[in-house]
Amino acid sequence: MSERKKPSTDPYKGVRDFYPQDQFVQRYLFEHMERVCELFGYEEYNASVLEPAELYRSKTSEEIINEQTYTFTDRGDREVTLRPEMTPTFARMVAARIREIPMPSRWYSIANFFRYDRTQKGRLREFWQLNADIVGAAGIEADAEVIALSHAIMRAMGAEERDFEVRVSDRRILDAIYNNVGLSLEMHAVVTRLLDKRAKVDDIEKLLAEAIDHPTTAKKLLAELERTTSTAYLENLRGQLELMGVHNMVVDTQTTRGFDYYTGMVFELFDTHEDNRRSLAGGGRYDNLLSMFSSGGASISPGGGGSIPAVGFAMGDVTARDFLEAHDLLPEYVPATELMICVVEPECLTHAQKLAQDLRREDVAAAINFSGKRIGDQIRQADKMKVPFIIAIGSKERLEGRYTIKNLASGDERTVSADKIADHLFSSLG
RNA sequence: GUGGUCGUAGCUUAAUUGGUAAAGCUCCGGUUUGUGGUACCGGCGAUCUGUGGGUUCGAGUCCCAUCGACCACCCCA
Repeated sequence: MSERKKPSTDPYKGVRDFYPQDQFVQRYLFEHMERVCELFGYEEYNASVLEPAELYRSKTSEEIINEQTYTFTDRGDREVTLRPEMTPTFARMVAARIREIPMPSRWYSIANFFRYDRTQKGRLREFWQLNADIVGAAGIEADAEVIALSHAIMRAMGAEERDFEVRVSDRRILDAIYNNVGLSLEMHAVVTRLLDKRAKVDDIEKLLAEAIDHPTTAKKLLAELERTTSTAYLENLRGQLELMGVHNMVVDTQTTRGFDYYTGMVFELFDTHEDNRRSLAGGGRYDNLLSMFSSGGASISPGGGGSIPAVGFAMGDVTARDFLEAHDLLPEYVPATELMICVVEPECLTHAQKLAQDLRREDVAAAINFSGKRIGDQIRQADKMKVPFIIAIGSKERLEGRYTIKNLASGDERTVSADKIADHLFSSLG
C-alpha cells in the first residue's frame, strides 16, 4: 500500500466549485446576458481557452504576461496562455476573416478567463465574462449601442437606474489637452498613468511637474483638465442614450480604463450601493487593435489607413453576482426537476418508469425516487430538493391509472389520469 | 508583489490569565410502516483545533515556517 496522501476536497486556489444552487445563479446571469445581446442583434461566438502566448505580448504590457497570466510551455515546446481576456481573441478571429465578415458585425461571447493574481473580493483566478463588441462601425451610434446594451442587461436582471451609473469618458479628452499644452508625444503615456492615480495621490501637481520637468505645463494641464467637464461628443452621446431610455449616464473624466488599446469613448457601469462600490462592467472603443494582425489585412476604414473600428464591453460574473446580492436581486433557486415520482412498493417501479418516460415525451422533467425508502422520507427529500410536485405510485395507482399530483409548497392535491398530468403541471407552474 | 485579520465537527460558532474540546444547524433514527414541512425524543459526528516544527510539566490559546480564506495596497484585461 502506498502512503499517498488523500486529495483535498478544496478547489484550486482562487477558483470556485459551482454546486447546483451556485450554477443556478450562474445560469440566470448567462441567460439574461444572452437574451439581451440577441435582442440587440448580437451573434454568439466562442474560442478555446488556450491561446498562443504571443497573442498577448504585443499589445498588453510585459508585466501582465509575466506575472498575471497562466503561461506555460506545452510538450511541443509551444508557449501557451490561458486566456486572461477575450478582446485579443476576438480581434484575432475577426482579423483572420476580415474579408468575409460583413461590417458592421455584432458578436457576443460568455466565457471563462484566468488570471494569476492574488485573490480578493470580486477578483478570482478564474471568472466568467460576457464580451459584446461591434466591429466595423466607427460612429457614435455604435458607442451608444454598446452602452445601451450593457444598461439593458442590468435592467433585465432587475436593476433600477438608481442602482448603478454609466460613467463615460473619452480618451481623446486627454489627447486634446496634451496638444493644447504642448506635451511631447513620448510623455503622453507616462502622464496618463499618473493622471489615472490622481484620485489617490496627495500632490498630483508636484508629481506631474517632476515627471514632465516643466512646472507651468503641469499647472496648465491640470487646469485644463479641471475645466473639462464634458465634450460635444459626450453630450451628443448622452442625447442618443436618452432617446434609448438610458438616463443614468454621467461624464467622469477620471474613468480611463486600464488598457492602452482604447482610442475613444470609454465607459464603466458602476454600482451605486454603499457596500459594493465597484465597477460592474467596462469597455470602450478600440480602433487600432485589429491592425496588429498580419493576416487579412484588408482595410475597411474610409481613409484606407488600415485601422478597423471596434467598440465593446465586458461584464463579469463575480461582480454581477455581488451586485445582485447587494441589491437583493438574486433569484430564488428552482430545481430542474419538476416532478418527483415516488415509488411506494418495489413492484410499482416498472409502472413508474413507464409513466416517467411518457411524461418526458410531454416535456415534463420527471425523476424517479427508487430508493425504496418510506413514502414520507421520499417526500421529505423531494421537499428538501425544492422539487415542486410529487406523485406517489402504489398498487392503487398502478391498477386504476389515476394519479394524485401533490404540490409540495401549497399541499394541494389533484387526482387525474395519466394524460392530464403534464397539462396540470404546466398550468400550475405558469 | 507589499501590509493586515483569520483558519476549532459537513456548516456557523464557543472554550475564563496556556491546564487535557462545547453548542446550534445539517445529517441519521423514533413518536407517525401510502404523504413532507411544525413539535418532542434519541443518535452519529473533531483519534483532536489547516499543515509542519518550537517553547512549556502542560498549547486551540505563545513563537517560527508553510498552505488557504478574507481585507487594504499594487494591478486591473
